[in-house]
Amino acid sequence: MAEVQDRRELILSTAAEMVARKGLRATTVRAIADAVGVFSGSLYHHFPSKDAIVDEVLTRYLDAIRARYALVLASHKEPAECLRDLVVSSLEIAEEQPHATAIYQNEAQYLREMPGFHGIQSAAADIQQTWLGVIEAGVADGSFRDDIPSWVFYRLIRDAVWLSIRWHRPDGPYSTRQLADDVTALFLHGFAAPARHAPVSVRTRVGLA
Amino acid sequence: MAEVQDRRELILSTAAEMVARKGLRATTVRAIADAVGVFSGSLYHHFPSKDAIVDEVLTRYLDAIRARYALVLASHKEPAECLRDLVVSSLEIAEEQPHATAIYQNEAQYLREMPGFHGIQSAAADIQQTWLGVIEAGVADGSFRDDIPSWVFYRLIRDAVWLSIRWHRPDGPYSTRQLADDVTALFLHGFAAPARHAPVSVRTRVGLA
DNA sequence: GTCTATACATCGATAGAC
DNA sequence: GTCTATCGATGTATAGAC
Repeated sequence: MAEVQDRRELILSTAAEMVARKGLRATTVRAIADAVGVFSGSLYHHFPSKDAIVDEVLTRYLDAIRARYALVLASHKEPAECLRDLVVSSLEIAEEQPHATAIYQNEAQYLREMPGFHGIQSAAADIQQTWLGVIEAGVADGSFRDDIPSWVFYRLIRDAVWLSIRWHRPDGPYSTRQLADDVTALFLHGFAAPARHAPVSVRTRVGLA
Repeated sequence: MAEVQDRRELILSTAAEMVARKGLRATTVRAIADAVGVFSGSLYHHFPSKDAIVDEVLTRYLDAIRARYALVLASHKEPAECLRDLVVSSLEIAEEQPHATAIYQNEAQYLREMPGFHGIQSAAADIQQTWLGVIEAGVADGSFRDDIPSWVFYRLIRDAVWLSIRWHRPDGPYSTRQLADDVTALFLHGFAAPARHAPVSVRTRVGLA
């Protein structure tokens, strides 16, 4: 029984890795089966179709995001703190599930056209609403500026955060925590050097390549 | 003779639109031919392969970017001005060539694995170096902060700018010029509201509102 | 320069033996 | 639960008539 589940999980993780690396349509069921170590027909004992495999990978992924975002909102911190926590949570999930993150970011347009991925749409709406709620709360209480539309800020920070999966290596010298700090600092305070009359604390950094 | 070129151009633009919308592997040569109004075999009189069509679309696209970036560098403005000009130039190119922009952003991983797209790699390196040169000049002269790595800032603003192709509609009420202004303001000065008297740390905990 | 016709490979998915 | 064998559809690309 445990072995059955293991085989199922192995199919899921193997498919996720290959689809993330080569793309959904470029990954064949035969290639997945070969990597798992079975014949292609055997996959259909565990899943009804190729799309069903990817659907389960993404559904689990989006559920994990929603669960962690719910914890952020439950903390009831002020908007700037919540925003930082959303960045941290997102980057941690991207580190834990890099393949699912890459698939979701790369195949978004393909998923929209495919039937059977409707459960994904509502999850995506929830996730967007979490970000927008925090951002708009900050605009409302005066901690965020109101001359840049909230939805524009959301889309800019969203792409910057999630697409970091394309270049960031969590196991390298530039840690996920460091990236989260820099993203938060950048999007809240900007890249322009602070004015000289204001005292600035320069934090020490780890060595970088 | 002019008609020949027109037919070739029609194939290029039609293929670009379809590949941008449905993805490279999801777009078949038969579908491109149908949209153009010819039979699939006829495409091979103008191009040696399907990949060659996409390669020409992307090569022209990257050449256009390099040409416009060269003008920005030639102005010899200060780093902050140059950075803004790079943002404006990039968004204008994305508006002029939305299909090529989408293809380049969406199919990057696929292009890396395919042979015959080597000319694209060097162009990409040039473009990256243009951004990094401007950013590092700003760090060197003190106008940009030095506690966030230049390459991190580059990748964050790059993704935010180019991936706006996924959501921004240049013909809508939120213009390309407006987006360029907001992106520049956000990445230089941040989304936090300007402090009224004394700068406040983000980490300052305040009671529930 | 376009069309007709088709070669040839590979795709997702299925049926039935074991 | 896996394998063997294969179906039917679809993919890129080609050959030769017009």
